[in-house]
Amino acid sequence: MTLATVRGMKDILPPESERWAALEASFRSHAGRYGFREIRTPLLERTELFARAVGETTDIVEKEMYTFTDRSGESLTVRPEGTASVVRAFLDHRPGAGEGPVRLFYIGPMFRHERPQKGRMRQFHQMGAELFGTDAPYADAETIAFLHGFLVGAGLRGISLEINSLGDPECRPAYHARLTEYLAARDAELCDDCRRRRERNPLRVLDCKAERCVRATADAPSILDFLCGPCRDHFAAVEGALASAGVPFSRNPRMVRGLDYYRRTTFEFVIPGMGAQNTVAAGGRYDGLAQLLGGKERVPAIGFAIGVERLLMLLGEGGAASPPADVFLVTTSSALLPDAFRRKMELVAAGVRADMDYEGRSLKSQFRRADRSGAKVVLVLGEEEGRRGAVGYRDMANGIQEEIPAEEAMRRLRGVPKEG
RNA sequence: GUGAGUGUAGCUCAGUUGGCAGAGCACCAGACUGUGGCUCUGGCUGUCGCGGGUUCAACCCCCGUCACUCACCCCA
Repeated sequence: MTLATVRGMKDILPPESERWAALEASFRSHAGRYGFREIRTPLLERTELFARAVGETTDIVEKEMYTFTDRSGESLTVRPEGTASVVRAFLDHRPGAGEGPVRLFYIGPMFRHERPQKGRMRQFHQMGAELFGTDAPYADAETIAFLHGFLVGAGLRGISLEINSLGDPECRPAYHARLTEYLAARDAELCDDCRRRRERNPLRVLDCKAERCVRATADAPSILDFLCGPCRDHFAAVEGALASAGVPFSRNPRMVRGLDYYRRTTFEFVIPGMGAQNTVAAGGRYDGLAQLLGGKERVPAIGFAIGVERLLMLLGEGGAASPPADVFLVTTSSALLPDAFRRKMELVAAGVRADMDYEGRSLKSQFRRADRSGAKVVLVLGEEEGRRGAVGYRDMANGIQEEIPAEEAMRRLRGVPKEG
């Protein structure tokens, strides 16, 4: 192979590209029902945006970003996630200012320099949504219900929704301190990785799959016991609203998210038994992010992102075969190719999916191609018929071929139901 | 970043103790006249990932390298 895609990047070919398009169309439709409108932000942002939003000490920022210095000496980064850009754009433009909550969704590629494996690419794609301007628990529930409805509608089965609250700056420090203390006392029982991350990110220890860590942290303090009054009320209200929205969920007080900006509600849709990449979609509330990025006032917000590759992987193959042609034109001699070409152009212009062979192959070969194209009708342009101003009109399903005036055939074909 | 596995025709893959690179599918052409599917006959296609080494001889053994896949880490 002389040239290939860059590592971790993939071409998306038909018919797979058609499955992508169908999924995106479905997402747009669901989003529209909930009042979310599309936003398209640049793939490139100042490095500082992601460093501040995602968190300086996260793996994403520390070692996974595609960062480079452009010709003017500025450090730019190809986006590793969507929320930071959307928040930045929201603060820049204030769409819908003064009109209540703002709902935005996006679809597009993200880039992280990781080792590729199943369900994880360097260029991967997310469909996400962000709801700005309210910290009402109903906003959390609505956002999650939207996501749930979309996933179920897409045909995903066996998903489970896990939710948690990470508290806020009022109550999280106390829990953090308590957990750190708890883990310090059990240092010897933890795996090597966890001993390392105990100091830096103690929450992550709770998420460790190593058996010894699961055992060691079995009775670890739960964040939910440390929530302050407002956070506790919020979480309870979210649970209530989810229940009334008919969205099943379970609490997972050990759930950890990979980005620093989350607070209060976090959630994940997971598929049991999918291995390490079992999270299909995830999100949470990020009430402090706008201010962290320099916004003047507090903008409460909640959002999620769906991993498109993972979702498609879970949905499996099938569906979306390439659409068959409506009609295939054949000629008995290459002298008739100009006539056939003219008619094909005329049919396509009229919205008919018409195809033909340009290579002057044998009639038999043209029919073989017609058959493979899936065409329902073959139009035979023959010398004999031509002398009578007629064409052969063959129904490929039953093999019945009749000779009819050329214009009559064209009229019939134009009557074929159009797409869209 | 760490570890393991795999790279052979357009695709899926065989290839024995080292001895002239194969199959199926696909594709092309035929099987009395100008007609598809089924069947039959014939035909085309290779940098055996790349670079070294061992050998009379390497797809096969050795070293290196790249790519892909899977797992770890982390994440959607």
